[in-house]
Amino acid sequence: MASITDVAKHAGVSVTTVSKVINNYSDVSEKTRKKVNESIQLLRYEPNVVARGLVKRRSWTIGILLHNIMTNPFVSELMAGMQQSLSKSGYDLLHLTADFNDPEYSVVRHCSSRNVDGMVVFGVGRDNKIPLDLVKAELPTMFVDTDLIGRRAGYITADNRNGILMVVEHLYELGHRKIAFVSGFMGYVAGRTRFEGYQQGLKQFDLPYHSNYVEVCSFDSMGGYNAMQNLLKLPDPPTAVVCAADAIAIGVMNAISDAGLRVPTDISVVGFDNTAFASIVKPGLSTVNQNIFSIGERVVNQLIEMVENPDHSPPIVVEPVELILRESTCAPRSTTQ
Amino acid sequence: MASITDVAKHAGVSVTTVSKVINNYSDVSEKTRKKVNESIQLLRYEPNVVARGLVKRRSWTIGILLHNIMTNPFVSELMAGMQQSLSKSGYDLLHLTADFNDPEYSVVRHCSSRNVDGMVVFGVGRDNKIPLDLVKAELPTMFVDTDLIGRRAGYITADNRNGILMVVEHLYELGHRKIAFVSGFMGYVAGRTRFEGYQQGLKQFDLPYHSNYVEVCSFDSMGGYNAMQNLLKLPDPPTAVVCAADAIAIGVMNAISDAGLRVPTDISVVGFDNTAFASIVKPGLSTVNQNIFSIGERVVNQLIEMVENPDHSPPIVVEPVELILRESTCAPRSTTQ
DNA sequence: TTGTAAGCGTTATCAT
DNA sequence: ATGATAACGCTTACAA
Repeated sequence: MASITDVAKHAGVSVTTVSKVINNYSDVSEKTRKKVNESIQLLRYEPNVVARGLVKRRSWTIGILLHNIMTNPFVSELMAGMQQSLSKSGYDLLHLTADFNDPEYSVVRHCSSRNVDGMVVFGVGRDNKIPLDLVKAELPTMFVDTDLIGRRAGYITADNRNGILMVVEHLYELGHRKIAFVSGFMGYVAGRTRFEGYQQGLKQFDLPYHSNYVEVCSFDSMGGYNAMQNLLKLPDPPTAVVCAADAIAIGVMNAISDAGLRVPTDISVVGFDNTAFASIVKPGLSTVNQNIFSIGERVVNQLIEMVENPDHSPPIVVEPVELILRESTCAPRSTTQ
Repeated sequence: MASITDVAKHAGVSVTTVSKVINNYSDVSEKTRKKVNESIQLLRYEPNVVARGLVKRRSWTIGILLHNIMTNPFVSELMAGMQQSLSKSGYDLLHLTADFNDPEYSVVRHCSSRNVDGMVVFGVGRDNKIPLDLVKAELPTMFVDTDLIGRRAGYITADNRNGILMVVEHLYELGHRKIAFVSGFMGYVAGRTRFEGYQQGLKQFDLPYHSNYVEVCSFDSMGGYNAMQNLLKLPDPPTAVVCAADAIAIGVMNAISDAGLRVPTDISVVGFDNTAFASIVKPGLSTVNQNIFSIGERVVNQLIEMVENPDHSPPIVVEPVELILRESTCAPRSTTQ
């Protein structure tokens, strides 16, 4: 591959001049500029980003740290959104390979060793050392679904609270008064804020809060299945179940059908996430759609803004969600309690 | 962040000596080595990979090019596998942001600009210019599911043919003789080889090939639905349907149930991919599992081998698959034809 | 408007 | 065993 020196020689000018042409400096005559550009074309020259980065102490690289890639159904959509934003920016995405179990591992050193310009962190809890290090090092960082901020760190999350609120409202309007909530563990913001949405929803419609209408289970279909079995054992079981995730809702629906009841006529069920399952399952699962693609786009836009403008204060971004109605909800059997 | 010069000063030796310590050269006395290592610890020095790359013309970076991230359910699993292998290697994964529609875009220039050491390409057909450029440039490359080879390019793919063969064998042994095949478009190796497996299976068991038992549709549940509707219209419809993808199988099952028939008692259905759908759908879908995680691991191992050893000839790797039996297959209604 | 020279953080070559 | 010095490909004062 041709280097800047090759171009300079070919065009009969100095390396500096070529550099100036590449970087669109104004103090180059039209004539030389043209000559240099021709040489660039001819030699198919492409500036070496690494060398450039060495002097500028940048890399035009956004680092990303992903935890539990496999179990998170959103990575690909998030990445697609990020790509979308990156494509217009000249940045590439550097997937940092970190051994989360190695106590010696330091993201900050890793980043500095590669001149990473900014970081996106997804799926790492705020209890973990990594996010805290990043915040402390004041490396421009955007967290996804982790409510952590710092001088150069912000975060983005879907509007979980409002999503569940919309669900409760929908069920209330259908006539439901006995509304249960099945949550995943609440170690992450997503879990906590969804639960808050449920509580707020009850309050808003003057419904009493019963702790036995709340089940906490693992974030999967098995968890939902067991949780629903518990709810069915209740003397006065709910007529509607709000789930903190589609995966949970799948298990809930199975438990209902295995108990000889039907969704939605006997019990209404709503999920969260609008994963592919939701549209494939029968009956189609009503759920809350998070626009992860958009989150991906925005996280990158914000991060690049932060990187390129040191005065840009790190944002807290809340991405709106939308209620997707399918066939898993209807009015309860008897509206009269 | 401390640089090698800082360490040298702190330890009272030359930069060269520090470099020798870092790179484990033998011509350093134990005494100086110890002294230098202490300074390194103290200053929390981490060698700058970018600067090192500039002189070594490497980057300890594997580039990856992903097409249609969103529609491919395997990206996250593939990436997880890749991470697994990368974690022991010192390489990071550089996600190249490419505008596939830009005719000016050149992967090769992109890679050389970033000193990318090797490339993994996934989801890009062999008709596309990008893989061909890579092969021609003799940049170490591994294609996933694209049967393209070159002096420095190999590929890896699941054993699609054998997977379908196992399916046909399974159905044959259950007593099925009227076995249909619903394929996605055959632009990709995966599609073609699966079809070949079907043909080979029929041949192996002396079953006649009927072209009206073969439906080609889009690679989704809609496509499968339409295809199955066509098959049901046949004067002598199949008793078993082999699908080239789980997504297709979902549609096939829906069409069967909408026609008032039942899976598997009336018609057996088998998918391919063992996506999460397969275990969630009712009845559970028998399918073929591809170990994408392992493919991810192996693709990286091979690539790094190629990068670090110029004489390593590019491999063609075929990853074994396994038949997963659930509830969507059983013996046909009447074994007598 | 153009070019010289120093420097970014390393490694490699070659003296000492 | 140790260290000067040049080089990797680029940007940037500063001089001309």
